[in-house]
Amino acid sequence: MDENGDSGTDSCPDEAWAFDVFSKQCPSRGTLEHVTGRWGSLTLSALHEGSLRFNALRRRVDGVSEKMLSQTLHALERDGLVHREAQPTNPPRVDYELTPLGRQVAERLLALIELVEGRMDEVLAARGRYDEVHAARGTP
Amino acid sequence: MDENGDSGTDSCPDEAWAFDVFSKQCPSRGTLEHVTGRWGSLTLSALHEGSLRFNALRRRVDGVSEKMLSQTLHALERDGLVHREAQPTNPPRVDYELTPLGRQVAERLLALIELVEGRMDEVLAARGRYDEVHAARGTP
DNA sequence: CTGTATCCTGCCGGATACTG
DNA sequence: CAGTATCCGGCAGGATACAG
Repeated sequence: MDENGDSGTDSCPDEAWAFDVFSKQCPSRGTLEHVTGRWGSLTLSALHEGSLRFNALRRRVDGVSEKMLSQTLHALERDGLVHREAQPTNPPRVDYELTPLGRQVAERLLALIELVEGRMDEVLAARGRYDEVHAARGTP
Repeated sequence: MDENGDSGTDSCPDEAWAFDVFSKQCPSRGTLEHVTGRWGSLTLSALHEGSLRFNALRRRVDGVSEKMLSQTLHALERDGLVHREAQPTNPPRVDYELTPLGRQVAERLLALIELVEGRMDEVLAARGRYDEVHAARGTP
């Protein structure tokens, strides 16, 4: 197995410790990265609409490779956000769905995503302004 | 300048288009990645507590390098989430603060972060269970 | 269909040095 | 203090082949 994740290195220094994302070396940062990561966020969002099978998920999350989807799902399953339900039929069928905790996370994530999507016009406008100002290098 | 971001490649195919993060090639995904990225999320969160100067930010976001903080701030400024206020004094003083839109984004982000932090015990427990099951390779 | 194993490349991002 | 410039190693992640 690959398991190139952060497993192993992510333990708090010692003693009781607030799980503060701001401090390097604390596990909440790792989990946050799984959740907010490029594929993690999209996977959780897709799953919020209902349980999906591997390839359906792959189609829904445009651009993800088999490898990354598999890796992402393992990380999310390990963190207890996604539940994997395999049926030993032939051909095999595996469904992925959010756990209760995963659903809560996905809701917050969706709130964020919807905000960003809904304000993209502002973002694009800001970019236009920024680029115009900073393009003043070489065009006097 | 570096500008190794996604600038340039992120335009919608053509026509009117919902800014759907699920489709590759649409700019909302890029912005979402700036926001949720490893340093973007922490930077926005830090800035939500109030305006900060470069090195203060660097200290607050434990583990970030000068380069990445600079890069992150540029991306967020370009997207209109962060405002950069430079005072031409000596020594120079630059303050970074959230724009109104940035503040809204940061709020949603914080809701997510606080949820994750608050449930780390569950996550850690889930990990323990997962690892125990999957460690059943080589210990019969 | 649902994945895992392997190879390979690009770029992410850290360290360092320099500028205004 | 507030950054930019440059180098460069490591790993994220894509393509492909293969297994159950």
